[in-house]
Amino acid sequence: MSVTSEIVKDFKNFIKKKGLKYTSEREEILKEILKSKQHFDVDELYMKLRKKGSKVSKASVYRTIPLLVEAGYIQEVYKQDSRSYYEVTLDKLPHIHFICIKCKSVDEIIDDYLAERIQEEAKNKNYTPLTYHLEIFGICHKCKKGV
Amino acid sequence: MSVTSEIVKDFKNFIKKKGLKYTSEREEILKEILKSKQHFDVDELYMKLRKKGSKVSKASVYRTIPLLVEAGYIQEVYKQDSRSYYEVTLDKLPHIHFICIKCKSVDEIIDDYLAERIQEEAKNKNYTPLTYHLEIFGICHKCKKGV
DNA sequence: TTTAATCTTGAGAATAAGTTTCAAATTAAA
DNA sequence: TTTAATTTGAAACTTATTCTCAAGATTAAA
Repeated sequence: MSVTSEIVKDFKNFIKKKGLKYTSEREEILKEILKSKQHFDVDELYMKLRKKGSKVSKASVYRTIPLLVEAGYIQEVYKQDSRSYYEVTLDKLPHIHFICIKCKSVDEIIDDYLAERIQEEAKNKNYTPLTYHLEIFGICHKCKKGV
Repeated sequence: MSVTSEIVKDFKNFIKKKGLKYTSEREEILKEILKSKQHFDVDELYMKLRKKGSKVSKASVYRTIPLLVEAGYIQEVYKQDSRSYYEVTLDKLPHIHFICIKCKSVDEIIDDYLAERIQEEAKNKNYTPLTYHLEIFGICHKCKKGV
C-alpha cells in the first residue's frame, strides 16, 4: 500500500473518530497537500486544485486545514504578511529557520537535540506541546561578505 | 541621564540620520512603549495613549512601530489571530513563548542552554545571529484539565 | 523670523486573510 | 429508503493593517 493511501485511510479513521463525515472534498484537499514538497499557503493550494478541475471552495480549504493540523499531517511553519504557510509534517521534526534580514533567504536545519530540549521545557511548564516555530534572524554568510 | 531620555535622544538621532522629521507623536509612542513591561499589541498601546489624553492616531502608531523595530528598541515576538505582538528589546535575552491554542494564554521562560545552542547552530551555518523567536504551540495545564 | 520644500498627521476608505452564515446537497446509520 | 446530522459553496462579514489625501508641523535656508 502506498504511503499516500495509507495516510488517506488514517485520515478517514481520524475523521470518523471525531464523529465527522468523510467527504470527497476533504480527501481531495489532503491528497493535493501530500503532493507538495515545499511550504504552501491556502491560495496556492486552492489554485492548484482549481487548475486540476476540482470544484472545491476556498472555504472548504480553510475548513480542512485545521483538521489536517490536528491530525498531524501538516503544520504551520511561519506567517508572513498576515498569511500562514504550511508544510507536510510526515515524520519530519519541526525545524529551525534561518532568515537573513538582508536578502530574506530562508535556510533550515533539523536539530534533534534542540527538538528534545524544547519538548522537555514544555513539559516542565505543564504544557502539551503540539508544534513549535524557531526562527533565527540574522545575517547570512553571503550578505556578510557583501555578495 | 535616565535610560529613557538616553534612548529618546538616540531615537531622535536615528530619525534625523534617516532624513525624517522628529515629531511629538513619535516621541510619545516611544516613551509609552518604554514603560511596557510585557508584550503589547497595537491596540493596547493605542488605548493606553488615549487614556492618558494623547491625541495620537492609530495610523501613527502603526507607522511608528517599524521605525522602532528598525532602530532596535522593540521586536515582534509573535503573531496570534493575525495580530502582531511586540516587546521592548533592550538587553533582554530572547525568550521562549508557550502559546496555548485553546485559551490563548502566553507564558514564557528563558533557557540559557537553549539560547547557546541556538547561537551554535547559527554559527555552524555561517550565520551571524541577531535574535530569534521560539514559539511553542500546545495546550496548557488548565485547558487540559478542562478548567 | 519668514519662507518654502518636504514630511507627517488624523480620519476614514481600502485591502485582504480568514471566518461565518445559510440554504441546498451529502453522508451515514437504521 | 428514510431521516437526522453534517458539510458544502457562495457570499457576506470581520478585523488587522495599509493607503489616501488634505491640512498641519518640521526643518533648513534666506
